[in-house]
Amino acid sequence: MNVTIYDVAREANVSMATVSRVVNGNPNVKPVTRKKVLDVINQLGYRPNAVARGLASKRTTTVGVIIPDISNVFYAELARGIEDIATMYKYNIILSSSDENEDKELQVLNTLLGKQVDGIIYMGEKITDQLQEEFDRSPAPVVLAGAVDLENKLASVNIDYLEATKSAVKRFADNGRKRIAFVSGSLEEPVNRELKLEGYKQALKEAGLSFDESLIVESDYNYDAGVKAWQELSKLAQKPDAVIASEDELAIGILNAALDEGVNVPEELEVMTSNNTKLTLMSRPQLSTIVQPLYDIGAVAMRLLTKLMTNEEVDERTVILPHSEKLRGSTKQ
Amino acid sequence: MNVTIYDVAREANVSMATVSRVVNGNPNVKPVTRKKVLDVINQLGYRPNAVARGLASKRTTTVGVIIPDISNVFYAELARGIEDIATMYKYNIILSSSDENEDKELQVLNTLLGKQVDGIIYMGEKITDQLQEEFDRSPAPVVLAGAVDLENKLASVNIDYLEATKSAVKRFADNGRKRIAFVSGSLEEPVNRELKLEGYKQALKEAGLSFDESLIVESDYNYDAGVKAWQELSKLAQKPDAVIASEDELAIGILNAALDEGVNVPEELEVMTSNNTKLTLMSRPQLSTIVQPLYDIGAVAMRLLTKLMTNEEVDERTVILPHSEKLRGSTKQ
DNA sequence: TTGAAAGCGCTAACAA
DNA sequence: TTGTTAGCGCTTTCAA
Repeated sequence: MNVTIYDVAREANVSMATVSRVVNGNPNVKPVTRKKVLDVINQLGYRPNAVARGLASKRTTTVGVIIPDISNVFYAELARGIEDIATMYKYNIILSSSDENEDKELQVLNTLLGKQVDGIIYMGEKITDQLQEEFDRSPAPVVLAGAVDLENKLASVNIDYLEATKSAVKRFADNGRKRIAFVSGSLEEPVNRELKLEGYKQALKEAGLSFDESLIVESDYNYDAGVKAWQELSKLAQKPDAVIASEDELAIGILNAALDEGVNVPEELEVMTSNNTKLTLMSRPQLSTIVQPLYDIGAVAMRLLTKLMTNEEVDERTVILPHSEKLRGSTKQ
Repeated sequence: MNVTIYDVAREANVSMATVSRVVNGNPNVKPVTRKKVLDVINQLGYRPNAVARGLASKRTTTVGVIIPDISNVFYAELARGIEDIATMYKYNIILSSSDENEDKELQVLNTLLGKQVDGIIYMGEKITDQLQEEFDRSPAPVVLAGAVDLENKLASVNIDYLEATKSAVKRFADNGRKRIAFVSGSLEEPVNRELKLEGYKQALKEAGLSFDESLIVESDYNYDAGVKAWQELSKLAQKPDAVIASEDELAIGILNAALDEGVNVPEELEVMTSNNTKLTLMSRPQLSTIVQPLYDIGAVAMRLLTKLMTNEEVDERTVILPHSEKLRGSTKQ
């Protein structure tokens, strides 16, 4: 049998309540008593049972993190920021993969709430109506990290995806590019359709370039999808002379596929990506990119969540972090 | 107030025990009763409280995962295997970063045990004596994933690192390479010193090549460390004509640094890495590599842990998965 | 500054 | 097949 608070109390000749106070750093304990209790705790090797504590106090100091794919570096870097700040505030993280699958997301959310997490961090692009409903009735506060809620009902931390994309595309236009391709994830996802694609369109318009549907590719967030995307683009009668990709693995797939075809980068083709994960340094040429402060997005999201969980005053539930651009070999400076 | 099992019982005119039976799929319930209870559950939106359940049953269906760095693709791919199998067996995962820091590892382990996890998966290379002690007295079973315990006290899943390294180095020798460099993480870590380096030495010996200390570089598991490692190696009077690196980011750093110096790969320099993460496809040329079944290592480790947690018979606590080699552009075939 | 005691929501004998 | 009841280990009033 494990040693419990009761064992400590008996051994130290105090009540459970006093032991509890000592363990929880309650100041209302005489120093002598505290020392006595602490000694017994060490001697017995007592370790508080967080489950019992959770049941009694209704706080588990655990937050649920819903992540589409942990092996995607974008999400992994967000997760690092989340984890660090969680640790700083003494929370633990239950990490659950959603695989971008709606049913699994709902199910995962339910399990998390059943485990009485104090809060939820959601990464992932699409928030279905049903998910939104569940979030609404969730007893635990929810924060989106690196994701947007166009209806602004949920707390979230991200960057201005429209402006970021627009500015990247504008740069291409300023460099004299005429056939700028846009490769993103599913356009059913609001962030892609309403923000990134919209930014792309606005930039084209302002540069006096016409919109060409065939330069828009709905792809997926992995390397192979990038290779396929390029194969599709290079079949065009008028090939693109620039590509903006919404994710780094995808971008490297595009870049490498083009290089393997003998395309000269950045002379004939400029490539820009969107996340500035460490992958952008690993390609040759290295990838120019929109800079999202990934670690910070995760960290700020978690910090925001801690405030929500402890009912602290929060002045802004939608945090837009600054973005920038980093130019490397895949674009002309 | 949340709806509890008691509310359901009252509303359905049965006892708590019956509700509990229905929720837990206990067959000893009359179908009519079951339906009645299920209806009330739906109607009230009852969701079992896993914390209370954990306290009463002494099982939390949660496992702790200690990971050095979630943003390292090697660990992330292991984690995916772990998570998938955990989900399959209805376990959740508390993910905790250790940052390869001994104190943090101990502290994280303690927190995890306080949360009454049913089991622990540990990734990370070095198991200090103190950590080993804690594992020994842990009430929850422990499995190492992608890590070795040379003393064979802990359950673990990995590959034969000695043979894998030996065979890769032998290949270099067979290709006529004479100056084969070995770049790994800290040689204080048993897996590097006793297995990988040992395999390297054995291969050299069998090939009749002499061991040269200056070709051994203790590095770190990231891109910049790889760049530095190459800078060191290229300063040698007699430069290496092949490199075996123990981690993929590291390998890409080496590869790119060499390429940037104008070294011809694979003609002048062959590079081989060890993990076959998806990163190996992203470099140009693509990296030849030892193939570790990363996802499987994670998956098998988790599966093994489920057995340990439910006291199932386990015939082999040390699982050595098969490895192979994948040759790509960074080596001559 | 301390203690007594009533839960927290559930499981698991045990009895019926 | 169902119900009763005693915990699980802790927090949290409330009273002293």
